[in-house]
Amino acid sequence: MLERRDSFRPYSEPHFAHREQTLRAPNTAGQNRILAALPRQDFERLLPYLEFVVLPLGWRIHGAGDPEKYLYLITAGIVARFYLTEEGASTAFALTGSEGVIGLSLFLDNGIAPSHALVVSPGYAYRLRAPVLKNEFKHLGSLSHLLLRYTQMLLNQAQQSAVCNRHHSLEQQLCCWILSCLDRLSSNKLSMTQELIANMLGVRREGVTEAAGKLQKAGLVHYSRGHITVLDRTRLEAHACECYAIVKRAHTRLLGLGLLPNIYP
Amino acid sequence: MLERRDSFRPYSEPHFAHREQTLRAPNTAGQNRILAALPRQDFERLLPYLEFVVLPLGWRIHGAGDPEKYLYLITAGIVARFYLTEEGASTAFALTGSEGVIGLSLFLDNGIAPSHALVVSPGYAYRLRAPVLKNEFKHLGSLSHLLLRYTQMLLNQAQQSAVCNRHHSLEQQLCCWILSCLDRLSSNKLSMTQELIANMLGVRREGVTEAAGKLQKAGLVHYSRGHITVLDRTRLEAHACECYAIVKRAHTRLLGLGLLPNIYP
DNA sequence: CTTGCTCCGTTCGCTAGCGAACATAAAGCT
DNA sequence: AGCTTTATGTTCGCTAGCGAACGGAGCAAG
Repeated sequence: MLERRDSFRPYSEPHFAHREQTLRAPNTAGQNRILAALPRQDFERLLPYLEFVVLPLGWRIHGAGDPEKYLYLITAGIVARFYLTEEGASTAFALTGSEGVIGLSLFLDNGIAPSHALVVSPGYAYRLRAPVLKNEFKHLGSLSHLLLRYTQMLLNQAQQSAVCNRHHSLEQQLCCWILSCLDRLSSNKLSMTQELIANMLGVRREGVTEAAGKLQKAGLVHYSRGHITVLDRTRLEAHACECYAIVKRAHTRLLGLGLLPNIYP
Repeated sequence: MLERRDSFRPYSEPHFAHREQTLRAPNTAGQNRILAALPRQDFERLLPYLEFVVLPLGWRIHGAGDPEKYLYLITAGIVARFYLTEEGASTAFALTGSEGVIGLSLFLDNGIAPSHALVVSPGYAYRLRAPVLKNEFKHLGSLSHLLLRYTQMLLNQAQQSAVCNRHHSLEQQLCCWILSCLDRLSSNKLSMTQELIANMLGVRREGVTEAAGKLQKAGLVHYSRGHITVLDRTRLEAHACECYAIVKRAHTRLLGLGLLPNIYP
């Protein structure tokens, strides 16, 4: 239960360095490994746009769903990316230090953060305003933009998978799996043995048998030698964990009516 | 133990459609949602390069570490992305159907697949040769290329996190966490309460206390009110699961001597 | 030096899922 | 029809990690 704990000491506002610091310490931007890997001329071109920022312990750079306004190029400290379940249980799925950046959604997608980012060890960063960054990607064609957007989707799925594996029951995950497959099949049947599902979920086959048995007794599905028929989709969705709905929502956004609203300026 | 099970019915070779099929069914490429979302002129520009492929059940499109030669734009069926532990336990972390593609590493990174991709429900795809795809990204600057490469890294971390959460013990994960933080701190000490670590790992604080106690008794670390000192890094690495080494290896490749060998042709 | 707070240690009962072993039944082959 | 293979059902003991509750120790500020 993350909300109740205040061990994160959240700050509402970051601590910004004075302008003097910006001017005095421009070379330290090279402590970020990505900036350091740039050819000199690219680095110098970006230099005027880099804004020095302090990353205090416990600062939440962004929450899930927040709009991102900057690309943060970390020079020191550690930022954890994590996500929460409905119950408030949390799971980090990646760490970022001076080798990386925060703010990928600015060029992958519409600039809405897909996860939370928390400073777990204090440090510093140089940040770049969103428009400056987007300018770097302006020459991409429509296919490239769509592929980047899909990359964001995949990242969403992977992070959700990490959270789900940690906190949700086998039965919930089975519902999730069945529904996710169903969405891609335009049918209410899928051909898939329990053994295969067990391998994909990373659990024992017996566990799947048991969970599938429960679903069958409850009248949600019918199982027969590698053929699952979904009988009551609504109740199956109710049995699934929120992961299904979260990922699906992101998918419909990806491909929905509001297609490409932000990445084509 | 994935290797022993043959429920995947792996095929060594994909089934290719005859050229007639390629010519007869070009419109069905639009069943892929990404191709369908393209402006007409972009779609028509790509059409000559699209090659129709059958995705038979059980075909492993790529294994982890394989070079990718094509971007597969799925039009029907389901592909699961998964990864294995050293012991052979598997975990899928994402599904891809007609809304997506397989082969992101072609433009994100050096074209080496970071995970396994298995056809879990048969279908079809249109595929694009790697050079054609890379051509779409040729106008990107060096910063953009590095950011895409970092995106790949993040995806690696997220997928590893999903596997780790499923299969590895709390103690292993704690070692992993400590080592990952250490790498980003240039010191053998880190300031981090057990409560914070517990939240980030998605486990109980008591569990961290117990695991940390074991590590302390074994003389690997010293713990004191939010300050961890690593005493024997080598043995700590031996206690950690492989996830640490895998992610670290990918990182050093990202930033190592062989910097940008493939994405700058 | 004492009060309050934060952080760590420990305990006990409980449950989900594991591992292994075996039973059954449908599908397919000859 | 009979045999083999494959897929599902069932059982039993076991363990890691959960939930809740409490105890204690270091640190800081007055």
